[in-house]
Amino acid sequence: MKKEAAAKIGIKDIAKQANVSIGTVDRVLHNRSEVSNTTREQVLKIINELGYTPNLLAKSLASKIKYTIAVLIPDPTNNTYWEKPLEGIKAAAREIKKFNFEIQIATFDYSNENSFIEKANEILESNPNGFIFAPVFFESSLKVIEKCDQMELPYVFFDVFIENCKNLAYFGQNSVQSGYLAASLMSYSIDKGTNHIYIVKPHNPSAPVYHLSLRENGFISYFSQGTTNQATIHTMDVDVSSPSILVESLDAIFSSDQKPRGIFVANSRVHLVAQYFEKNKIGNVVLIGYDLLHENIEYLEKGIIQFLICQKPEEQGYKSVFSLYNHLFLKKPVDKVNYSPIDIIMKENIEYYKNFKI
Amino acid sequence: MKKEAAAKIGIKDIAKQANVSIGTVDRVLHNRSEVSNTTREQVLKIINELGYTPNLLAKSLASKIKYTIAVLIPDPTNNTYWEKPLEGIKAAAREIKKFNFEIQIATFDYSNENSFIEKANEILESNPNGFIFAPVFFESSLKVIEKCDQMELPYVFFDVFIENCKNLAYFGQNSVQSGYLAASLMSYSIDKGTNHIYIVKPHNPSAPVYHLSLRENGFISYFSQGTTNQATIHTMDVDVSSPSILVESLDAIFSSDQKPRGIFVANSRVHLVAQYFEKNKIGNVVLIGYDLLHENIEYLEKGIIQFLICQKPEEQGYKSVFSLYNHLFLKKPVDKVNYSPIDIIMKENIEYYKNFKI
DNA sequence: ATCTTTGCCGTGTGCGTTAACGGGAATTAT
DNA sequence: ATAATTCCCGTTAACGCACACGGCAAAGAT
Repeated sequence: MKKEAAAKIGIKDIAKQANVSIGTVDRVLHNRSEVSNTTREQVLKIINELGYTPNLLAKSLASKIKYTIAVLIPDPTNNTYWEKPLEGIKAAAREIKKFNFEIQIATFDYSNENSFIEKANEILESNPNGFIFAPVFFESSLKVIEKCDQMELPYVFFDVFIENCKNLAYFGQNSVQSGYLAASLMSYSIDKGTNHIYIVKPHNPSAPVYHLSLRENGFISYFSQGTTNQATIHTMDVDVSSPSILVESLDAIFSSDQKPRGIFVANSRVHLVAQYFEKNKIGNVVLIGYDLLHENIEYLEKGIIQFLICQKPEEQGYKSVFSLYNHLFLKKPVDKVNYSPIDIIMKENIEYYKNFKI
Repeated sequence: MKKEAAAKIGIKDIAKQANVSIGTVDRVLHNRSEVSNTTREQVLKIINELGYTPNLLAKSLASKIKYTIAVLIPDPTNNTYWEKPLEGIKAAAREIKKFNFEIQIATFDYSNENSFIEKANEILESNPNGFIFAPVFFESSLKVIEKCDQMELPYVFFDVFIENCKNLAYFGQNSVQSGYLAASLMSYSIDKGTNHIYIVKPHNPSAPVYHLSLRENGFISYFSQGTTNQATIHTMDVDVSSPSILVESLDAIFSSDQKPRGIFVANSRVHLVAQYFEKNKIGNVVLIGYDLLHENIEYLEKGIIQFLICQKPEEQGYKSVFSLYNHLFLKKPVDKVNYSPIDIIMKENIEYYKNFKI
């Protein structure tokens, strides 16, 4: 392996060196047939010696092969959180469009496993070159994964990680650790005396709750391993399909003798609790939740929410697409597990996290 | 302005539409002369109607113009922080090399204004197409800026912002706000009683201290606007060119009757204070500082430093280069002021900030 | 009226690759 | 021995754009 030459060497340089035509060089580069073994090896040797790297511009200008990347994530209309990854995905799409990449986006209903299955099957039938999806339904996802493996279709897990798979990559956050971090923040924020802390897990019936449990586990594990705080942790599972249930549950604990000193909401619905706080003029209770929805931002700025745990979903979407670009086009190896940073957002630094810029 | 056509339209499509040759179209696209006004307008009209956008691949394949971007930042050997922006700058360089971009990196001595002046002049004489630099020396920078304006050379401020300039962009952090945020974290971490809090400003003689003061101001302003804490803030200017001075200063305050409850170090030298803590077995003092140097990471993981305020310098470097790419090559407008997020790093989330990945 | 200049414009080549096409030599079939 | 294959390999036309070159008309010069 030499250092790269002064003048960028191209396909015709190695053709000249090897005493063959550029057609032959092209054939060995794409290891097609119709080349004798001796000349093939000779050409390969020279390619190595000269350290040839293809000119990607000329490559995708001349090539007529198109790459299609399919994306399948939950419908943003039901949960605006999912708009964010889409932004990043679209931004990436704009950037690699020049290299003949096209992104096809599909969504499914988060509380309807069948919609996931149907959309996934549609996508697989369209024979894309890469597949990014959020495997929130475990069993159904396993079937999809199996098909992908059969088709040798590279797939990227988004947001949810399933172990022991041949996925090209995973982009998401370490949920357990994020709960653990939230607990640390909670511990900093409350005084050292005896406290009651509540974990709120808002969810819809028939929708997966995997994330919620992981975050809960992380939160609990922090306090269970002996901190300076003497806190009692309570867990509240709340069906948010009808709004009244949450209110009633909160009414109950606030009128009990185990009044909360802090509440950790394990997903982006923290604004519902904040709304309750505002309406009932509850102060002095530490409120920690997830994600930069505009509703949450509003309550963070008002001082009702103290901390938001975030994960730059736009960037995750962006990077997911680029992992497939790296794999398919640049033939570069990509990292299999990509945890995004666990961002801590407060009133004082929210300003610089608001807008997504790539 | 129509929507973009189904099949990507090119230069020859508009030539056909306008009943001219591609040569003529090319002339109006690069608004060269040798085109009559009537046909020029006609072609422009059709370009607009068809929503033509040039194929960037073919463009930079055919064009032989090279772009050179010059970078001038402090020498990383004296302060390893400056390795980070370089990483991002180099990553960006690799990506846009295909488009005939070359990055030339120069460094100067942070405590030697003359070295800055000399290097800057060298760069300006080499006539680059874009210039990224850290204007840490105010007066000298003004002169550089003036020359840039004369040469109509687009320049990007890095890390330090100078107002009322025609700079293309600025990438950095809001220093005042970061100090303000640090104060908020400090306030969360200490108890509500009467406390003594120290601001440590480590610096070398003859090196600029602008950042330090801004961060200090932000920190002080938080406590001065009536929080629940009754804290007394002390400021310590420390010359770190000889190591003993810091130790003596810390000895002094820890043996005084105004023992610190928290220390805010206004730059990345926080590890020096942490080292002192470790050696003297000081616990229960909240320590907040800046930047993800590996020394700081070590003490954060040990629990000696509680919070590090960070700004992803790699990303800043990366984006600085891309701002010039957008301006020079894509002719896209770029945002003039780009504050990076003020990241809060603790023991619990350091893991996911350690490695820079682009 | 002829020659030169100027203004405008079309043609052609090249950028580095891809991939279809075709052709010569060696091998096999008839 | 001739024809048909097969195996290799070279040639060439795109891909979309940049740019040098040359050419044709109208306007001006002699």
